Amino acid sequence: MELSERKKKVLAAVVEEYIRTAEPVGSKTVVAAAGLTCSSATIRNELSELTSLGYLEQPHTSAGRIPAAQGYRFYVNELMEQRRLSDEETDTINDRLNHRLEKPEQLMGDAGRLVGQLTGYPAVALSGPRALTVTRFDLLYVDANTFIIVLLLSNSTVRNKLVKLPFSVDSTLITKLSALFNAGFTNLTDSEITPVLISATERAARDNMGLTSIVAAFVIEVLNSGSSGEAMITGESSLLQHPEFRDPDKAHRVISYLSDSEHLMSLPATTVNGGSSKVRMIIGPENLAEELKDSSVIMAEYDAGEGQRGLIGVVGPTRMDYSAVAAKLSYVAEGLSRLLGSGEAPAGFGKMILKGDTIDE
Amino acid sequence: MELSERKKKVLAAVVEEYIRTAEPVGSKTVVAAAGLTCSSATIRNELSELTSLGYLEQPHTSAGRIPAAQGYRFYVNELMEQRRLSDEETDTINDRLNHRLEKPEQLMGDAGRLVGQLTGYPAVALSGPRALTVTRFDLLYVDANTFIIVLLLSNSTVRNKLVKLPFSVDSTLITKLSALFNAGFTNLTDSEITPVLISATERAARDNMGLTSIVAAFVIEVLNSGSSGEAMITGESSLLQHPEFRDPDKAHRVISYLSDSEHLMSLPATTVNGGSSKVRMIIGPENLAEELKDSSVIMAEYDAGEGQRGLIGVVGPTRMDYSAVAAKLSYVAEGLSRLLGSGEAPAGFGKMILKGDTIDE
DNA sequence: GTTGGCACTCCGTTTCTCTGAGTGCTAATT
DNA sequence: AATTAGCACTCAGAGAAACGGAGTGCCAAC
Repeated sequence: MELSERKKKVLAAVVEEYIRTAEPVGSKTVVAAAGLTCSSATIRNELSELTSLGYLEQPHTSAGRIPAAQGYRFYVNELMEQRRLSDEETDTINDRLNHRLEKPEQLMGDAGRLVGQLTGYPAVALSGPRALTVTRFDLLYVDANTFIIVLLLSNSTVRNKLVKLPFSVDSTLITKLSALFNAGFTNLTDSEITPVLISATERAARDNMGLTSIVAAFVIEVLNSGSSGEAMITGESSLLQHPEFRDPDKAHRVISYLSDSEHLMSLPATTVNGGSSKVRMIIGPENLAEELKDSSVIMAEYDAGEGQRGLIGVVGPTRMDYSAVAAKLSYVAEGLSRLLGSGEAPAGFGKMILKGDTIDE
Repeated sequence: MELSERKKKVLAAVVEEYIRTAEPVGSKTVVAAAGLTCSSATIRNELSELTSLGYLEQPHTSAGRIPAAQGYRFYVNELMEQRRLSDEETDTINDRLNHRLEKPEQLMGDAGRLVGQLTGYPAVALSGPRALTVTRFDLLYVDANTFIIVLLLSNSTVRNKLVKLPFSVDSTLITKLSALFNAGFTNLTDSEITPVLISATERAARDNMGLTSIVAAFVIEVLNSGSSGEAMITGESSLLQHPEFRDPDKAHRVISYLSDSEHLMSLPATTVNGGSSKVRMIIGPENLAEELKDSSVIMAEYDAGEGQRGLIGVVGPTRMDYSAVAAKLSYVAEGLSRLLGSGEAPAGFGKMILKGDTIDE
C-alpha cells in the first residue's frame, strides 16, 4: 500500500523534528513543522495509522511518536531531500584533503579525522581487499649475516624486511636468489606460490641454508596482508556526547565492539542499498551485529586507485541527520576518489610524485 | 613529622578498602580491615588527624574517609607492599609476549592490548625519541620513470619510498647517486644534513633533475620522524566500566584528551619517581594536564634496544590498585626488555631472526 | 591514651503528589 | 467520508516530604 501524500509529509515531519530535538513528536508539533492546514486531531489519526503500519512508535501511551527503523528507512529512501553543502563546508573539506595529498599512507586516518570533525560521530575507514602480486624483487646484501628483502608490489607500494641470520652467507647466493625470484615469483598471487615452486627455486639456487624459504615466507605474508583489507576507526569517544549513549554501559558495548578491526570490516556486510547513490546506510536493526542494533552506519564508497575500492563512513545513533551526513560523506568520498582514483598520476615538476610509499601496518 | 605506626596502618587500611570497594571507609571498617585491637572511637581520632594532615578527605560530614592525593602518594611510596604475580599471570604474559616476537613492528600495539586485558584500564605505549642515522643507501632503478629509495637505519629498521618521476632518468645516474649517498650521507643525523652538502652532492652527480633533493628530502623526513617518538593508546573504552567515569561528559573529556598522541607523549612529563623502581606513578593532581587531574597514570620503562627506552602503562581513576598494576606493568616491561633489549639477538636456526622490519607509520 | 555512649548530621532512597503534554474517542460539522 | 472540537484519561518526570542508617564528633568515664 502506497502512503498518501499527507502521510508522507507527516512522516517526514516526525523524522526531521525528532532528529532535531531528540524528543518524541506530538500532533501539534507536526502541524506546525509540516505547515499543514488541517487540525491536530486529523494528524492524530494519521499518526495512529502510521504507527500501526510500523513506521512510527510510541515510547508510552501518552507520549508523542518517534520514528521506527522502518520509518527511518522509508524516510531516507523516499522522502529525504539531498542536502547541499555550503561553500564553507566544501572549502574546508577540499583544504584538508589537499593538505594531505603528500602523505598517502596516512590518508585513511586523516580522512577519518576529517569526517569525525565534520559530523561529530566516530569515523570508520575501510579499504577493500586487493589481489596483490610482486612486480619486482631486490635482495640487498648488507653483510655476511644480514640482507634486506625489498618487494615492489602491483599496487605500487614497496615492502621490505631486514633479515638477520645466525650464520654467514655469501653475497653471490643473495644475488642468485634475487635473480631467481625475479624470474619465477613475479606476478603470482599468494595461492600460486606453491611449496613445489619454492623447493624448485631452492634447488636451483643451491641454497642449503633455508634462505629461499625465508624470502618466500615473507612474500606470502605480504600478499596475504593485503587480501583482507584494512580498517580503522577514530573519534570513538564522540559517541558519548550524544544523548542516546549517555548510558556508559551501552556506550562501552558499542565502542568496544567497534575497537576490533575484524568487526569493522564486517560492517558493510548488510548492503541494503537505498537507491542509486554511492552512499550506503545501515539503520539500527539492519545491522547484523547485536551490539549495533540501535545504531546506524553511513558509508560512502570511493575509488582508491588500482581497481581498489574503499569506504569511509560514520557510526552513530539511529537518530542521525542522515541527509547532512550523507552529503558530507559523499563529498569526502568524491574528493578521495579524485586524489587516489585510477586515471593518471598528478603531474608537476620539482614537486615529487609519490604514489604509495610503504604501507607496512 | 613522621606518622606513627598506627597511623600508617590506618592510612593503608583506608586506601586498600577504598580501592576495593569504591565507598568511603568508616572507622569500624578500618578496625576490622587493619586487624587493630583498639576501638572504633580511637580510630575516629586517628582518622580526624590524618584528615587535617591532608592524607584523607571526607566527602561530607557524616561520611567515611577517602584517600586524598597525598594519601595515595604516601601509600605508594611508603606503605604499599610489592605484589607478587601468580604463576598463572606470569605464564599468560610470557605466552602472549613470545607469540609476538615475530612481529616486532606490532609489538607496541600488542603489548598495549595485553596490558589492557591484564589490568582493565586503557593502555598507553610510548617509545622514546631516537637519534637515527642512515647506515646504508640503496637506490633501485625500476624503469625510466621510477626508482625506489631504500634506507637501512642505525636502529636496524628499513624504510623505503617509491618515487615516480614525470620525466625520464638514466639508470647510471641512479647508480651514481646511490654511491654518492653511501659515501657522503651515512651516519649523519638530520641536523648534519645541510643544504651545502646536498648541493655539493648534486653537483658531483651532475644531477640537473632534482633527484638529489628528492632523496635528501626523504632522508630528512625519515630521520625526523624518529626524533619525536611514537605514542599509541588502546582500550580507551574500558574506562567507562569504572564508577568514577560513569559521567559520560567526564569520560569524554578524558578519552578525547588521550586520543591525541601529542598529549600522550607529554604524559610522563611529571616524573615524580616514587623510589628506586622503574615504575612511574602520576597520581591525580600531579598530572600537568587539567583533563587528568583526577586520573592516575602508571608506567613502566623498558629497554627497546639500541639505547632506546620505551614506556608502557595505563591510565585510570586515582582509585586504582597501584600495587597490582605496578607489578603487572613491570613484569611486562621486563619481558619487553628481554625481547628487544640491547645485548644479543636471540639465536636459533631455522627460525629466522628479524630485528626491525619497516616501521613506516 | 582509650573507650562506650549519645546526639547530631546529612546523603541516598523511597513514597507521594502534582503537573502537563499528549493521546484516543465521540459526537458534531462540513 | 473526512475533518474537527471537545473531553476524559494516561503516564512520565519533577518536586516535596519523609525515612533510614551509616558515620561522625564530642564528652565523660576508665
